[in-house]
Amino acid sequence: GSVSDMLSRPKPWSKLTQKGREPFIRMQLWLNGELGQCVLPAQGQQQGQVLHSVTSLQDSLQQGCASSESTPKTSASCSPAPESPMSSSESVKSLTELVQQPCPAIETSKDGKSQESSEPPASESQSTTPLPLSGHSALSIQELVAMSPELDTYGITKRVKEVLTDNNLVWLTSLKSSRRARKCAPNSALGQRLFGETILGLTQGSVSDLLARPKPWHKLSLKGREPFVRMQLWLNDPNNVEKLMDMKRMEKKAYMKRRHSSVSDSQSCESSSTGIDYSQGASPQPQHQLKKPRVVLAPEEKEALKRAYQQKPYPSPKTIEELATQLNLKTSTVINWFHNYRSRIRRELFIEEIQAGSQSQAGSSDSPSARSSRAAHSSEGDSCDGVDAEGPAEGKASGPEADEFSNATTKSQGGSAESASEAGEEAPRGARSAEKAEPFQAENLEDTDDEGRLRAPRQSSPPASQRPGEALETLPNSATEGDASTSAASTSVLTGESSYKSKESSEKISSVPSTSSTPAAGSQKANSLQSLFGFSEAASSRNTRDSSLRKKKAANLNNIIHRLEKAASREEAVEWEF
DNA sequence: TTGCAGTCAATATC
DNA sequence: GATATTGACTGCAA
Repeated sequence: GSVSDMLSRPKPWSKLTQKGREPFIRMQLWLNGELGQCVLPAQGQQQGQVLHSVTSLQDSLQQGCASSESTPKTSASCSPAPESPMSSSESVKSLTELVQQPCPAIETSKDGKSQESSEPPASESQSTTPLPLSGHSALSIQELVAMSPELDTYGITKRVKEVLTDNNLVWLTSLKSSRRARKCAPNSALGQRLFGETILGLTQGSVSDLLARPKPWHKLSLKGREPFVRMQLWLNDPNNVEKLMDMKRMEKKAYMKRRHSSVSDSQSCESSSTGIDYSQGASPQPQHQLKKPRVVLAPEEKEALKRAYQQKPYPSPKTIEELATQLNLKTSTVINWFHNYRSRIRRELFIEEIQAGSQSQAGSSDSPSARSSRAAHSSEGDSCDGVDAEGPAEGKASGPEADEFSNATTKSQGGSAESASEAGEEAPRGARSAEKAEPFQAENLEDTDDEGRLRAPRQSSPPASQRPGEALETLPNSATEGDASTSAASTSVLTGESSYKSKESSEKISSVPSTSSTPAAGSQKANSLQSLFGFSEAASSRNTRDSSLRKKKAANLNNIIHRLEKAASREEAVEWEF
């Protein structure tokens, strides 16, 4: 509805709000990106407005860049704004450069409002200052994000981690196993907290999550892209590490000062100007009492919830009630748990896809993010059946729902390799890791064909003591679910396709750019061969995460089924026959 | 109302 | 002490 309205009755740029301008910038970028390096569109009124909007922003960007003190003027994007309107391709080029070249930092407060700041926070008192800045015209991060070209989120996080580790700034997961590495970076660790608070305006936990599980660009909302744009800008900053070090020094200094003052002036210390009070604790405050204690679910509770999730990823309120009662939890806790679990499973799957993609694409210049993005692009236009003008037949789609729908649809149609990969991956590895018997098991999935089949080779031995799933057994299980899942999951499982064959083939297929035909057929073939003959090696190397991956995939299948059911209830039945 | 994305912040783990 | 995990929350959209 909004699109129709926008296309038929576009407002002039000047009358658009910040938010209202975003779609036009996106359209312009899309036009430029999708239709190739087209020249300036015909001077139609609407296009002219759009172009004008882009060039206006471009101008402001360049002016801001040109006035930046801290940025070397080496980038073409930092040249003065052109007198004449740029071509659209130039616009995009400059936008790309803006993010990829050293650029002025952006100040944004935590609530998202852009701020003007003339200097990096000189005050040592604030530990949560969002971003260091140099003086330049105000440009909101939202604008920059909206105009940003596609970024390789996985690559960005990888590079951030590299930069931090190279400079002993942070001790990362990859180094966890090495105690020596840990010792190598004593006291110098700035870490995720400082990086997050200083550069991204996020807390440590969020940074950890982002770095460990970056979503592909095309699956991020505008807000979700912000941290990646910030990271990219930070990476482009030649003084990034120094600035962070400075921040750390200042923080340390401030901490020492606070500590000193609290020691010498222990009674009167109210921490009025120091922000976080590290010496707190002796003075009980009413706020502390108001704080709700954090709920920590017991392992058996989690397992019960997982089992319930396996059966119904979207439980009804009644089911939630039952679960909550049975587990002696609050209803909201159960609801939250399901929300979080669904969300995190999706993210895990993104990562799996990306990593599988980068493994199978080793040596390729194509970034995982770019690949998945292409996949999305090709399928976003109702091409989930594999009919794509660009060539690659893909089962992927943009967004979790689209992804799942797409997969399920293609499965139901006996379609792409991606669909086979989803289910096909389960069988052989499920058998391999049967001894690891996950708590959620087929015992409660007997009425769920896909799960039952997927886990058929496994020996389920869940604790018999507590079986909250039993309550769920009485829940109405839709026939559609079973039918759909049978069709969906069994396709590749029953044909006995190698998981890696299907998975990697699908990756390969989805990742082959239509223009670079050279390695396509060959690498596909090689991939298939590799998956056929190199399976055991690959399997053993990935054995450790089989269990969780299997769980996630299976859960995802249920997720798909649920969505299909919902969709089926809205659409004509014939559309959803399997 | 429901589901999701993004995030915080408490807690667990290393 | 740094990082990872995770329950809870907010805001948005359908």
